[in-house]
Parts: sequence; C-alpha cells; structure tokens
Amino acid sequence: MSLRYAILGFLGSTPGTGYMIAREFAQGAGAFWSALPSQIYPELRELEQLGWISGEQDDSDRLGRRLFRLTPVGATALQAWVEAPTDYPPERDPERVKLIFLDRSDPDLIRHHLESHIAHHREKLATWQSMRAAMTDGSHRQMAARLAQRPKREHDLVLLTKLLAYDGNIARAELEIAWAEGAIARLEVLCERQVSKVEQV
Amino acid sequence: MSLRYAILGFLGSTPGTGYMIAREFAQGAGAFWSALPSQIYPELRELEQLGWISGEQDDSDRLGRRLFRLTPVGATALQAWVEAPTDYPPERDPERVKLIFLDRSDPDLIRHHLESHIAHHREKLATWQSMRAAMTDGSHRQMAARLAQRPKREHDLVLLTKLLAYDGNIARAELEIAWAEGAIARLEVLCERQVSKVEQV
DNA sequence: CTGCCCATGTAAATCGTTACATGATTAC
DNA sequence: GTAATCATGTAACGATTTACATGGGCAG
Repeated sequence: MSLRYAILGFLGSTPGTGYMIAREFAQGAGAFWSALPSQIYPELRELEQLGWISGEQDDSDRLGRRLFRLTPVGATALQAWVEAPTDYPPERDPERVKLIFLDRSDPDLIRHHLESHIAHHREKLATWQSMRAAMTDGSHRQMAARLAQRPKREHDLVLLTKLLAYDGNIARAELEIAWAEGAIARLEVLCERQVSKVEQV
Repeated sequence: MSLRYAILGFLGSTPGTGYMIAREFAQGAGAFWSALPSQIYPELRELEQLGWISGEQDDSDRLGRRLFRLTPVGATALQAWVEAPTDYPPERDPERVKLIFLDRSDPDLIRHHLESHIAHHREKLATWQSMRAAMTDGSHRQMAARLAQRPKREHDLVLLTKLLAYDGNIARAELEIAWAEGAIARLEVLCERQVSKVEQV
C-alpha cells in the first residue's frame, strides 16, 4: 500500500505527470521508496478512479501528457495513512543470509563480500548526503513547492521531517560501513590466529 | 530467490521437516529472512524436483512427516549462490515515507510515531541479543549440528559469521533507537522555539 | 537518418500475504 | 472434552520485476 500513499504525498507538494513521478521514484523519493514506471502508471489510474487524484489534459504540452493533482479526498486519505501506526515489514536481508552460510568459503571471499558491502553503502551515503544538502539550500523544487503552500512559522517543521529522514538514512549507511570494517578486522584477527597456530605445529 | 537458498542453508546444518523449517523462518532464521508455511511447503516440493533436497519418509514418526536433506547438488548450488555478489534490494521503508509526509500533523503525533519506532526496535534488539547469546553457549541445536560436521579448527569461523550477522542486526536496532531519540529531542527543541516566539508576540 | 532520451504504457512471471481447510496430538 | 499446538497444505489476492511495444523529439 505504501506506493499508493507515496504517490499521493508527492502530488501533495506539486502536481505531476506519470513520467515525473516515475523519475522521482527512481531518484529522489527512491531514497525511501522505489518503484518502476510499470507499477506507477497503473497505480495512477486506480487513484484517479478512487477520486484521490485528478488528471487534467495540459494543452500547452506538445505531447498529450496529463498533469495529476491531489484532490481534497486524496489529501484526507493520505493524512489518515501517515498518521496510522506503521506496520514494519518483516526482516529480509539477502546479504545477511549469504554471510551466515559463507562459513564454508575462503575467508578472502568473505572479506570480499564485506568490502562490496562497504562499497554499496558508501555510494548510498554519498547520494543521501547530497540529497540532504539539497534540502537546506533552495535548490529542491519539490521542497520549495511544499514550503510555498505553508505559513512561514511551519517551515521549520516541514524541513525537519525531511532532514530527520535523510539523517536516519545517512546514519544507517555509516553504520553499515563501520560494521563491515569491524567485521573485516575480526575476520583478520581470526585468520592470523589460525596461521600462528599452524606455525606452532 | 533468497528463500530457496535460505532453506538450503538451513538443511545444510541438519535435516528437517517442512514444519521445522517453517518454525525456523518464523523465529530463528527470521532474524535475517522471514517466510510463512504457505510459501515454504511449495518451495520444498520445487527443491525436491530440482534434486537439491531429498525427502525420506520417516517410519519412526507416527505422523507421516518427511525429513528433507540437502543433496550434494543442492550443496553446490547453495555454495555458488552465497559466493555470488549480492544484489541489494531497493529501499522501501514505510516508516520513512510516513515521516516525510507527517509535516501536516501535530508534533505530538510525530513524537508518538518516533516512540513507536523506538518500541519496535527495542523488541528487535532484545530478541537479537538473546539469539546472539544462544550462539555462544551450547544451547543452539542448529549451531551444534553445524559445528559437528566441521573440524575443530574451523569452528571459530563458523561461529564468527553468525556473530557478525547478529552483531550487525543489534547495531542496527541500537542505531534506530538512538536516531529516534535524537529526532524526538530535535522536535522538542523546535516546538519550544515556536512557543517562545508566540510568547514574544 | 541514426541513435538516444523522452514518455506511456501492457503482459507475463515471480514473490509474498491472507484466508482457509483439515486432521492428529497433547495439556488441562 | 476442549483448547492449544502440531503438521501440511491450497487458493486467491496483492505487490513487484522483467520484458516488451510504441511513437515523438532532438543531437550528431
């Protein structure tokens, strides 16, 4: 269900076409929820049938793209969803599954997995740090549009929820990197002990 | 695909029935990959058809339960999968989606969400800490069976990969708690500033 | 005029959840 | 005897990915 509400949330900042939304879920919003065009276009039609969004034909657009807007009913549905208690998805971590069964592999191969883990999260970290930075300078169109709807005294709160979200992701990425570095160190300590045992014999 | 290999991994430690496997994915292995019986039973049949596991009728069992074992072919397939590079699943975090769109809600409600976040991860933390503890004393049957197959000099490595996995999850839970506590503090600072502004007017 | 990105989709397959069915065993 | 747990599933649905189709605009 989250995709549905993530789309509503996006359209709550500013109207958008299917393509714009798809681009967002591949990049910006993709930091928190990712989705492909093939899932987004059908969802938009369902949301329109529900009356939660409405699509106007934009004649100024040379291609016949439709610009979708959040309706008042849609805004209410969105508000109800975000305020309802979260149900947390079950744990599903393919890298952990690999790690626990990697005990029949060469330690070098384990180390290589951990290094890939670090590389993966370094990339995430860089992405999220630059996205966070874009929140605070005025460069983020979405954010500017969202702030423009609200009185000045609420701007700090609007900004804070985004910063908290990015900071959480940044902290997660940093943790994964630190964890994997520690794991490599522990693995190496173990290997050295093994070697010295063998040497003793 | 991970479920398939997680099942193989489990059966690589010790043979098991469908029910035992289902129980494991609801509890023990559920720390890293969770799955329901309705997904596990069909998967077992597919794995048997592939020849990656084999199920023997156990006559000593009053119920006609079948005991599945990993075959050599299955062991090879498992090894190939765990050693192959991981592809990391896309980001999909419903709590973050809620948070970024909670900026139209009362800060008390935001705080309540963050407190639920803490409660959720405190539970996870407790679970994982006790699971980790069970790894190091001899109480874990799976682990004992896995160690029994291997020469003593490899025991440290077998144990290490599990400890690393649990420690990673524990660190994640601690991070989520710390993050949410910090978030509540930042939210309160903001609210106090708002109040004092209003008082000045 | 060729190749690339823009833009909007459909269809099929895969993965996971929810709901339900069934019968046997064990604890109280 | 009755409730809980053991044990094995099936069916339908929902969510997501993969693969494919299509046509317009634009840069070289």
